[in-house]
Amino acid sequence: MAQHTTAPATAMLGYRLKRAASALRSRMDEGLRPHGLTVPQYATLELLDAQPGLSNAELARGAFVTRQSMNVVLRGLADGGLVRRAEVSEHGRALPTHLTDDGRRRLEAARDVVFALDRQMTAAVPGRRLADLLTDLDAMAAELGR
Amino acid sequence: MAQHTTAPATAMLGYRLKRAASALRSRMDEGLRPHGLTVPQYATLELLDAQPGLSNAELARGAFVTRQSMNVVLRGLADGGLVRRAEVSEHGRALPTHLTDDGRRRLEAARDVVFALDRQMTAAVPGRRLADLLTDLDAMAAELGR
DNA sequence: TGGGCCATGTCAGGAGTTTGACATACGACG
DNA sequence: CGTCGTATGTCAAACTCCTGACATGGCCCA
Repeated sequence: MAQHTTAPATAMLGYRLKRAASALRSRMDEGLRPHGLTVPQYATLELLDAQPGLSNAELARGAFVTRQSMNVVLRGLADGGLVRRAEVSEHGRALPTHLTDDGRRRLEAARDVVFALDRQMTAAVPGRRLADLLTDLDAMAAELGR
Repeated sequence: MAQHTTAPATAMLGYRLKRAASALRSRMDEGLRPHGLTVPQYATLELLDAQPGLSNAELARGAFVTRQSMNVVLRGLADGGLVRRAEVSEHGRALPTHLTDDGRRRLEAARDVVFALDRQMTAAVPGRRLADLLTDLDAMAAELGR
């Protein structure tokens, strides 16, 4: 046997990462429900606000879901009149998507909830360590690849 | 309008957290598939190994899913002969669950893959900052509640 | 003793997400 | 010019997970 008992899985970085992410996800679900938005839908609106004209595949990568899932998300947003997809492709098969005025309004309302959560979460870490924390999270993601 | 443009949502802590967690999840899915385990199933085995006799509800909290989802997970593990649930309750309605020998063997095999991922991810952050990183992740989770 | 309260296990239904597959469109290269 | 490789959009099917709801069992306290 090993001379020292192995650290329990709940002590490992992956578990702690998952716990924090899970807590945030729960709170976002709660906060976004009154706005009629799911987390992927909100993420999509946010991405389109920052980079109008993104394609389905690009949005999927940005929201960390598959192209198929994003296709469903976009269909829902388009049915609700929050986004508008081009019918014809300008380049390749990619169909650029844009926010509608309704979409922008809905995003701004939902943003208050989400940003408040992010501020609350950010406040839990000492300010002097925030930059390092962001750096390390990015390094972890990069190390594990896309 | 605001005098300065607001930071894009992709620059916020929540997004970086999600990206890291999503990357880890993808890699765990890939690594566990050959072992015939899903991430929640693996997490459940790991929890039961550390704390034999946990109930369905306790496992659900530990694996960050609902009781209903954990119920399905346990059913799958029990059908595969990896865990064994008590038929009668010792205290309240809670039904203690234990690993079988097969379950322990399967866990140990899968553990190699998961631990390797955790080590790889951990190696991406400077050793002197690891303790702070864990502290901050825990503080974020605690601040957002359960 | 009895009622209010909370936790647990479970059923039913639906929503979201993924894997697998296929057709189309562009670019690089021989 | 033709072909391979890559990227995109979409369909189909299965799986996973969640919300909502209900019944049961223990605990606290009047």
